Amino acid sequence: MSFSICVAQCTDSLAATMDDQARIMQSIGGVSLAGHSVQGGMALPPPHGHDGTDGDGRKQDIGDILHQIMTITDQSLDEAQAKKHGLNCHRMKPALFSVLCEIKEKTGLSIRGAQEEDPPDPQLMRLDNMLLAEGVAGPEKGGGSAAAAAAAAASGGAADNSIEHSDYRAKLTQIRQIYHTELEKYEQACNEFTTHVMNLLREQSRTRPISPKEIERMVGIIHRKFSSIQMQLKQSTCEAVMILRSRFLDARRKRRNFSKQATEILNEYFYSHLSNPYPSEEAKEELAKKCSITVSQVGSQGSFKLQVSNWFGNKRIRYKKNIGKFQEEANLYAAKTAVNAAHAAAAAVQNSQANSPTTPNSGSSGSFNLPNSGDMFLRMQSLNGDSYQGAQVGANVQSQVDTLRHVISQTAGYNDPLGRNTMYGPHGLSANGGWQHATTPSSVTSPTEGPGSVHSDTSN
DNA sequence: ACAGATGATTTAAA
DNA sequence: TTTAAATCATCTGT
Repeated sequence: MSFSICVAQCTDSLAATMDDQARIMQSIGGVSLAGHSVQGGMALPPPHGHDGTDGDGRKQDIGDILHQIMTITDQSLDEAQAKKHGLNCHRMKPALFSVLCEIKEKTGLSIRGAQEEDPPDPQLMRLDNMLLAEGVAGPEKGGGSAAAAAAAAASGGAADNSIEHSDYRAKLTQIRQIYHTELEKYEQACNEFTTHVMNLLREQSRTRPISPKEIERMVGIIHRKFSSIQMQLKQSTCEAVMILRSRFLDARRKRRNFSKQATEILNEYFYSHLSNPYPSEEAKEELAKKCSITVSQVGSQGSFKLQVSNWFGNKRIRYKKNIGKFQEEANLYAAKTAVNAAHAAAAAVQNSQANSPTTPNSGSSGSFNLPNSGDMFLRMQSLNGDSYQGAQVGANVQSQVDTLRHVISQTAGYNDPLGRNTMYGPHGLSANGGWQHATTPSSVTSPTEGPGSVHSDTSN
């Protein structure tokens, strides 16, 4: 489509050039006929045989030639052909052509001026950068859409993401392929056309004055035309990618709620670390793994870790904003972890292995520090009609855990984890409602993870 | 359709 | 870089 336009445009340019030549010839003719010697300053080789003694003769020669040139169109074809041949063989022809070329060169430069210098188009550069960033223009990675999708899945978007992404990838690959084919097509057409024009000009340079420089310039013009078409292609490709992107990748558009199990896991962690709900990197990793496994059996925690971070960020701020609203939930999860802790603790006590579970019993430490927070088990009882059992278990756990703590403190293997817990216990939330920042959150939480994860592990 | 819940993004601060 | 806070955009239950 645009190719033909380009050809037309280039042909226009050619035509323009020819017009120029006609003009130049006329002016040359005028100059010579006005009696000025074309010799001045120009490197005219001396005509053989004459040692420059008869300047009039040469003038006469040039005049003849020019006259023939000017009248060439008035003659019949055969006649013209004969004249042309004569001209071509004329001893002055090369010299005249070189002069004509030179003059033409100068005129052409003054006409076109410096406008031919094209600075790198900023828009084009922007387009290029974007295409590169989107992976459309970059080096080919993987063959078809299947390969691209596989690469996407392997490179580790979250499992549910990659399903959506594969569609996106496929479309992107499609765009990419179209882009490359078109680009190649244009390139090929450009080369073909350039060669064609160059051949034509070379051919013509035998019969009319065309300097190599001019051919070069013509090639430049052609390339510019083609590259402007390429820019259109790039532009439309960019648009297509943008549309695709907004349709497929805008995460807000495609928000999926987490699965119940995933929320469960996250909540469990949150409420059992209520005093300091800042999971360490490893903890996030682990949670991500656990959640993504429950969400779907494909484990790729790459972006799920970010989701975990988001979740905790949202949870913290929302919990803090309206603690009352979350009390029930908190009690629920506290009870849950308590039950789990009970199992762990019971097992531990039964085995009388003090060093294995070291459960910091976040269940009780997580007795979150509401302004009027009483015993969480009592609260739970009041809130959940059916929680009597849980309360009992809780109480049971409390004693067992106490026993456990006792045992632990006796073994004196660690700094009493209880110390940490009591530290956060009643005052996890500081007066202004923020969590106390005990140094780096992660550094506080991560040691917890080893032992602490015992019960959260068992909870799943 | 609506309100509330919720995951993601943005902005600013440490 | 991580986080709090505000905000957006969608999901979900009614």
